[in-house]
Amino acid sequence: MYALADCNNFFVSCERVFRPDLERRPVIVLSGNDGCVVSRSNEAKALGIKMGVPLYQIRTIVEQAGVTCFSSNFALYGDLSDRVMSIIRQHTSHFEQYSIDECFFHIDHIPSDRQKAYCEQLVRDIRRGVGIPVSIGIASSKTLAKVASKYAKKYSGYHGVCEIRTDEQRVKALHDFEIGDVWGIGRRAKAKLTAAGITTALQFAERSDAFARNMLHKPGLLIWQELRGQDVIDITDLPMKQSITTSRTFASAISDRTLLEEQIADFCARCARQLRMQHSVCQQLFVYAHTSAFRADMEQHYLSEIVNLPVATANSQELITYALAALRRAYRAGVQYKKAGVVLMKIIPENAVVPDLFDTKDRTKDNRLQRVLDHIDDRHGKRTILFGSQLPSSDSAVVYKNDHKSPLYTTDIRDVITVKAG
DNA sequence: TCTGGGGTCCTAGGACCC
DNA sequence: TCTGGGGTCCTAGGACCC
Repeated sequence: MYALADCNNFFVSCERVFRPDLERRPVIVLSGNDGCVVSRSNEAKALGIKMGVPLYQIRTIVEQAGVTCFSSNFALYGDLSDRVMSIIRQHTSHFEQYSIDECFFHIDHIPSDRQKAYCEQLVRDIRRGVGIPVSIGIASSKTLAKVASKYAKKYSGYHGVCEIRTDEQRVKALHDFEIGDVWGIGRRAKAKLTAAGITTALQFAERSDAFARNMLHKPGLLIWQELRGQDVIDITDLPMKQSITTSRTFASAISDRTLLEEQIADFCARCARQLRMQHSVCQQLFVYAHTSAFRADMEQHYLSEIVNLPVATANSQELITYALAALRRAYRAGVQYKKAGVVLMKIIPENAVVPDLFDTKDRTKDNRLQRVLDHIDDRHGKRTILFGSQLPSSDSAVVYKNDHKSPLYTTDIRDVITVKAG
């Protein structure tokens, strides 16, 4: 049996840990630049605030109902996520983290008639120990465990844990489950299935395997099997990321080349740091920037450059040099760039680098310097030391908007001191 | 006026090989 | 006019997830 633990309204719950006065009140967390809604409390959902909606479209509701807004604070969410996950990890032999707020784990070492009570205790432990409310679903496949966790979340009578153990329970659960809410069924697949007369998970599960495959190809067949109780979806997370991205939308568009260069250099350094943390190097670098896709009145422009690196590297300085050269080749003066990003691709383990016989760089020396820089950041906090090219010029404070950001309660002592002083 | 960020997997089609 | 068969690898785009 699989158990799936899912944190309820995770980002909002993180904010509430340090703001207990916001329990039972409408709260939302916003995306970058305070643009869209990315997490909602139950009270905010009840007000009709939809996932992903831009803030400016719900201003009236927010003001009239007194909804509390937060800018996203990923340092806080990541830290609380680690705490939740480490508690669960202690209770299982097999553990797979699926996202910042979800994980699958095995509970086979517990007798089946005690598994539900065991998970209920786990829910209470996490609530008391970290302060985050969690729902757990138990079933024989990951997809059914996801279904069960949604019931656990929806009905308080389950005390946070719902199990799909018998076929009778499975049929009942799927009968009341909308097809579009099934894990892996997105907008397109839902529309296709609805057109074929399928609106519930049970209707889909009771069609033939050929039907599932014809409609939705291989992923559809896997979902079909999982809904019938077979464990066929493997999510064993790759030890190494295959691509690493840093991208941002700017609060207002940038056309100044220097300003754009600062951003690209900074994205590059962030990506490279992640690359080094997983002990890998990349062979390809992708840089892009484009105008706002929402501005139908403006001419669209999309700048993109791929750089194939002569020798695979994770060195920030080297990657920044290539990225900025690429940007300068593709940059067009006068264009209003609203979003930009850097992607590192063709990632391989750092011990698999093929050296270049005619290499002119002293890589041993470069890497030694890089390690010193990383060490300084490890010891004194992220972004203690930066490259000059990342250094923001005086007017770049306006590039991003984060008016409602909570303090870094758990990860930065300076922030906590600020809170106390405040 | 204001619209997020970071990933993975699958498939079809083209290039290329013998 | 008529022009094989079978395979792999790579890539772009689509779809989906949180």
